Amino acid sequence: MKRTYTSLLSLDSGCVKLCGWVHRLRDHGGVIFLDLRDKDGLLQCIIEEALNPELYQAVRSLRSEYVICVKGQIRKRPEGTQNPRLKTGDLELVVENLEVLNKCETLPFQIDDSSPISEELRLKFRYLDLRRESSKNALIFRHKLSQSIRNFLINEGFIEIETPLLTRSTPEGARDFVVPSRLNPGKFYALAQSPQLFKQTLMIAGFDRYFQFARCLRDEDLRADRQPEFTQVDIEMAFIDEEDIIDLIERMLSLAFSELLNIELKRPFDRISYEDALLTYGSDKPDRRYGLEIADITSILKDTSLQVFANAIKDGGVIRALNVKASLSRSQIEQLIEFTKSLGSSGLAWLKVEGQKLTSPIAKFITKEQADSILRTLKSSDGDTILIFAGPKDLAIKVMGALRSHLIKELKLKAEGFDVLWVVDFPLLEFDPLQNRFVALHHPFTSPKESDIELLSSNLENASRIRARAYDIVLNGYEIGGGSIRIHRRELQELMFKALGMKEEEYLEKFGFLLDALSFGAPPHGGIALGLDRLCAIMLGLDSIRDVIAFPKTQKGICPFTSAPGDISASHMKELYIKSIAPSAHLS
RNA sequence: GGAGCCGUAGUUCAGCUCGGUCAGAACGCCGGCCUGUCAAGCCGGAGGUCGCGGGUUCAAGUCCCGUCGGCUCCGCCA
Repeated sequence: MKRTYTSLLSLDSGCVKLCGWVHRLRDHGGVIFLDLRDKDGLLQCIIEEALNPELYQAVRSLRSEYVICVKGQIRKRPEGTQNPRLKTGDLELVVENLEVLNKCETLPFQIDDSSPISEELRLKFRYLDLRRESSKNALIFRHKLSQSIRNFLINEGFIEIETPLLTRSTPEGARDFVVPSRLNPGKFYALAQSPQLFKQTLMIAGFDRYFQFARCLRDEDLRADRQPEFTQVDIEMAFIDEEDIIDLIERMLSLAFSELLNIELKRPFDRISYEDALLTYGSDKPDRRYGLEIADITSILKDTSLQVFANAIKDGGVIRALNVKASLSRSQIEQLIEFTKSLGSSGLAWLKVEGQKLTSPIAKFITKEQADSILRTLKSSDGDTILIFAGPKDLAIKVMGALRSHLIKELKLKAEGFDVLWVVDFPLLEFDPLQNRFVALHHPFTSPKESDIELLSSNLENASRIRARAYDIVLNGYEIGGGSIRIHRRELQELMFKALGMKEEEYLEKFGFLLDALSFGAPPHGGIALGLDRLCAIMLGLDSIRDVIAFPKTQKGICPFTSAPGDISASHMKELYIKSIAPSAHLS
């Protein structure tokens, strides 16, 4: 007899065979209820002593998570004993035959969602953890999300192509994981940080529309939303511009939200410039659901009599304000001021709105007109507390942004739903004082806006004003994707490398293959990469991408299941022409 | 590299602030009873090097120092 699944049963299933795990046993003496769990769900099986004493004894000796195969008749449960919480709650299986396929040791934790289990233990026994509804469902959701995206892209005419994981290390970007080459002593591969150059090459090869669910590897410190290996939905198109990519992704995500969550995202998605994002939210990946917008009130206070503000303006700085939309106590305000001081601020001014009046140590320095203007700009009402920073612009962004996130946490503000937006108009380059040179904000293959190219070719005096043809997509305060229109002409790419401080010799050595490819009829092209792990976690309302990865690593990069990374033998190392200089290196 | 929180039966936690009935609860596990439960119920039992090391003290789960591990964050990283 062919086995079936709990999800396929009905009143007229008749005699069936089911395989699975003993989820729970309820022994009433004379009758035992056994909940059988398979990949789809639970089914109550019943065994009566009076009907089959031998079978009854066999079932009595079963334990949690034994692997069994049962045969018997499906029947309707007696009136009043149905369980509406089970999909099979109207049915039960009268067991006629039991086969024990495997036993199970006493479990390190129970296979249910009734009590929390430490993540450390869950990951060590991941195969048990994944038997639990919530853990299993996260992976099933991820599968459905991947399928939705894959189907959409295939329908749009995209070709799925795999690219190498073993590639070469390139400057810029994250730290590489490195693999010694046995066949090339002393040489190393780098594991791909992303398929960036390969997908551009595919455009040059004429593939027009490419996608891939690409594994990416980066040797950087971990976070709740960062693992050393993760998955990108990698997309590239030729003969397109920003609007094509943006439209494609908006349709793709709308479909996924609709199919999986039954939520209709409002299209087109909002767009905000990088500069506005930094001003209004102090972040290039804002979560707008909390409000708490930052406002620039420099111009309102340009004639202020308050020395601190006047000095800030005189030194070319700004004055920015945040309406907390709550009445904070003096000690709360003091704590916030201390917090901002730890970020390099010299302090904060504050105003409280009480009965259409401002109460504050600085209130007497603010004219009626200034006060009205500030209250209007910050949409303030009675009981609000307004925090004000005056100082250099960069510090203002940092302090107000950190203050905003801090307040969201401290005031335990709750946000629901999904806030999706594009961040656009990124600068192409950013000056790095440590290296004393410009670095690419996105990556070195991002095209500058046509009108700004001349700023790149001149003496780089105004290089930080060059805007990039780049776009990020942000969901609930997480960057879930980013992309750009690429440089497709060799001359421009060389110009870019030079702007990044590379000598011709150097970029030819490291990127000669790309420059050559660009010189053989490279079409204009661009693309995007979406972080599948993040997208999936946010859609499920989970705090960590570890919950949507089957076998994630801990914060120290250790796999609790296999204990990787581990030692390798001396002979193994010799074969690879490498030596360890780690103090704890342990040769076996 | 830095900051914070956490580590006590198999599990989830209480006990730590004020050192001395502080080895405790619930669930799980083992045994028994029980014919309609479904997180079954009732009775009984086993189970802990309080992460590890050092110090203070007559006495440390509790105080101090160090260390290891997990998590969150900064730096780092699309």
